Amino acid sequence: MAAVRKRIPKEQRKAEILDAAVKVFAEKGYRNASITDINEAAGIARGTFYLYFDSKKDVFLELVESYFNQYARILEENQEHLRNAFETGTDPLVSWRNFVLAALEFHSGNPELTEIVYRQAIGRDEDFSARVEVLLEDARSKVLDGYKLMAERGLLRGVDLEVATSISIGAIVYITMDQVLRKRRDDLEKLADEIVDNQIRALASPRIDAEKAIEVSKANRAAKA
Amino acid sequence: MAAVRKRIPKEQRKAEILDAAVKVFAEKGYRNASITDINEAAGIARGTFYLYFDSKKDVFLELVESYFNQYARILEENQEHLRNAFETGTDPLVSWRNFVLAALEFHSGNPELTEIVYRQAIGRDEDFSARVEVLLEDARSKVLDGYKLMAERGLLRGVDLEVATSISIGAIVYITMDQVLRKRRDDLEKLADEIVDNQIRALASPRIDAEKAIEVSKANRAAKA
Amino acid sequence: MAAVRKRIPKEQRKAEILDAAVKVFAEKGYRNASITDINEAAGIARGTFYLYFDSKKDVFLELVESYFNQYARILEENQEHLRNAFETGTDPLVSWRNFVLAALEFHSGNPELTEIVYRQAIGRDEDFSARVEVLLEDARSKVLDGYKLMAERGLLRGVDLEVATSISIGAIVYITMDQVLRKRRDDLEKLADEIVDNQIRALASPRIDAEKAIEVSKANRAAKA
Amino acid sequence: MAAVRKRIPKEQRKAEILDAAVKVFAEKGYRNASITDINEAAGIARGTFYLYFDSKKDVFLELVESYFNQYARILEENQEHLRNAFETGTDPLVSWRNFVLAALEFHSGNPELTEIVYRQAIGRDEDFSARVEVLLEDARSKVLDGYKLMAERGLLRGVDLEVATSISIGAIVYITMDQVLRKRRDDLEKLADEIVDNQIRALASPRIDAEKAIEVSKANRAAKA
DNA sequence: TATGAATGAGAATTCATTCAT
DNA sequence: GATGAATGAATTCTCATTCAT
Repeated sequence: MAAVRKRIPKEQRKAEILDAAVKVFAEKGYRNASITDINEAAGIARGTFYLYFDSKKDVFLELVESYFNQYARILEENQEHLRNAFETGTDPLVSWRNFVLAALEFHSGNPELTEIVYRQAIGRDEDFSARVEVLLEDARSKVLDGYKLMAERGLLRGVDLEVATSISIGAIVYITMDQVLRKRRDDLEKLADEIVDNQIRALASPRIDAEKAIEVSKANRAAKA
Repeated sequence: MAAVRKRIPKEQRKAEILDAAVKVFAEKGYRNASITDINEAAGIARGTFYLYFDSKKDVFLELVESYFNQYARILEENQEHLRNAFETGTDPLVSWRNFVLAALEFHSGNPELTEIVYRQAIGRDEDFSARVEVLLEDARSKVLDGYKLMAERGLLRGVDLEVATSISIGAIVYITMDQVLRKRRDDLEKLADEIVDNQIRALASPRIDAEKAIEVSKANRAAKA
Repeated sequence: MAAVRKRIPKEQRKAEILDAAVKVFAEKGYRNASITDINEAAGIARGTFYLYFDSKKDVFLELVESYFNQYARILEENQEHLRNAFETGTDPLVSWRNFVLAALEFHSGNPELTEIVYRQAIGRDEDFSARVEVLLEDARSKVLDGYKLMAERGLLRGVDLEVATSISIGAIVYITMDQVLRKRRDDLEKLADEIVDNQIRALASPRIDAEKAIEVSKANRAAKA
Repeated sequence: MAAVRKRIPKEQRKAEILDAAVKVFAEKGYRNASITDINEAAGIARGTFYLYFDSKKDVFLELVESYFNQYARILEENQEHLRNAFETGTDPLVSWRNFVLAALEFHSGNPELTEIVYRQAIGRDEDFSARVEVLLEDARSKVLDGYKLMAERGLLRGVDLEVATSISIGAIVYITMDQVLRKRRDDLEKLADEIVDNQIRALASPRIDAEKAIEVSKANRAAKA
């Protein structure tokens, strides 16, 4: 018994299981996915799974954490750029637009992970919703910080930043889920333009001529490319 | 055996079970809620449940359908008002704002149902996601129709209506989930104003002076109240 | 509530329920038949059933008892005839053949009851198999008595009457189940002839010329008709 | 949790469960036997059962199939012998008698399986009666083939072979159920003699002197032993 | 008498997790 | 490390029976 399988480095084996898990969870949903499904997809035996993870919840959370880690990096990079833009006097709208595009690309490039986070993890499953709540709030506060920075520099009109943040996140998440994942739209550049255009008009300070700002920003981007 | 419980009209009993179910599902999540939980919450015996519903999925879907029925009514009423506004020459922005407020009030007044729909029903649970998908698409197309109507009358700039619809729905859902349900904000009127203000600026035709339109609309509302 | 249904004499209602029950049990089997099925077939409400019977087992047993009562009467009549034949000196083989035909006709005329007794009641269901065992043994001993009578009068060769009885009953039951109920053969007269012919040859005393006995018996029957 | 039990080879474990199941089904009947009963009898946990069988119906049918497989082998061997007898000119009645004895021994040696097949499996339980019907018909047709062969060789009088088959099967089944299983008669040789004696007298061609045939056959057997 | 809503014991089945090999 | 047979808690669902109306 115990047909011995290839012995591969610990980290690689773990990565293989995570790969299998993300597919299985996205395909069947957390509830309907069984550990056995994951094991089969990973080509390992029942017991092997538990050498790498403590439980079903554990793999799932690891995937969710990985999503938020990656997304946090994008948000932080954007903050950085924005701050740099203000310091160097370059157009902050370019940072803004870059962020939106980066977000769309990240989600669109990780459809299964996105599916898992926004359609599986969010759903009061005592198991992990507390942790997911924290992670979401973290991400949200990073977005909020971006708006605060822009507000401080007089870029925004006197909107309720909390509300603006919710609208902004809601918009990006929905566009991603709906237009990108479901309807397979792949003109991400154009979507990013639509979104930023919308946001500038909605949020920019009256001192800023939104129309013109968008023109300038487009020109800048074109020049950059 | 058979500790007898007071008999109540069939419709009332069913309503009681639905009431219990919505609480249980919102509290524990679809996955973690057992039929026994619902029965206990409703104060009935195990078997009684099955006199009114075929399965756990069945109650759940009935709740979800009820959400969408109610929401559909709100969407249709809004369409009606908007159409009337165009016909009678009254300010369509008032209809627009009324709709946003009605949506916020509906969700805020039905927090558990909202929770269930947006955090439980949306999540690839083969059991019902097909049906939920259809319902969501129905609702979405009603919102889209509203935008189409406004676009036809020259109220909007040349935005991609699909994208605008996703942004709009995402915004309202997120605001509801985040600001209303989670953070218990109850200044719905103010939230509605913020949202509509945002949307007008983002979407209104350049021929319309958003700034002014918002002023007028506010005045109208005030007069009405 | 409680839509009042026709009030009919107690005995008639009971008969109606039995009628419904025999059909339902034969159709679905004891196990798969639900009281509700019977109630629906009888056009009565759930509770009404229990005004006439104590339990599911109770109706079923009542049907089984009814089968054995009817069959017992046939067996007793046959005994009677046989005894008369011996007394009056008429051909006992005519009685024998009459009995076989009567048995075939009875079973063939009550296919559902037969089905119930031989395919449902016989099957160690603690519920009622003890009682069924007794009833079967009763019937068996009546058949055995017939053979004993014939043996006493020198009609049979020195066979083991117990074995002969089993063979005889097995034959009739199987023929009924197989040829009559399953294959819908309706030439009962011919079947009876085959069976009796068989039995005479197998069991008749060597002093009796089976060949001739059968001829005579046939002639007698023909004369009678 | 998970009080571990000694691991035994898969085939052995399955055999143990089947052993337990045959006892439980014979004891309580299919309907009254619960999977838990089988598990307890087999000394395994609830879930273990499902590693080997899909359902209660599944184990049951496996037992039934096993009965018919074993019986089919006996029937086929008998056919073979009979054919050989005709070819080599040895007494076919010896084959006949061998078969009857083998059948009695098989059933008497597997009382629980016999009980299950003839008292549980035969009974319109939608679950499996279709399959059982097929198996019974298969067995029946093998018996019929034996009679056809004998008829072709002029061994039988012009009886309706269908009827003869039913009588023959009914006789053996009833004798087994009644005399062997219920009344614990163990003089199988004598029973076989009685049955064959009966059958020869009932079915043999007039050209054959049944009386003498039986003598010869008995002598042959004695010589053989 | 008749009704049918309500009851709850009981059964089958699933699957995350354990651990002897 | 790897395996996979075994475990058993937990869940859904059925249906004979009761009894207030």
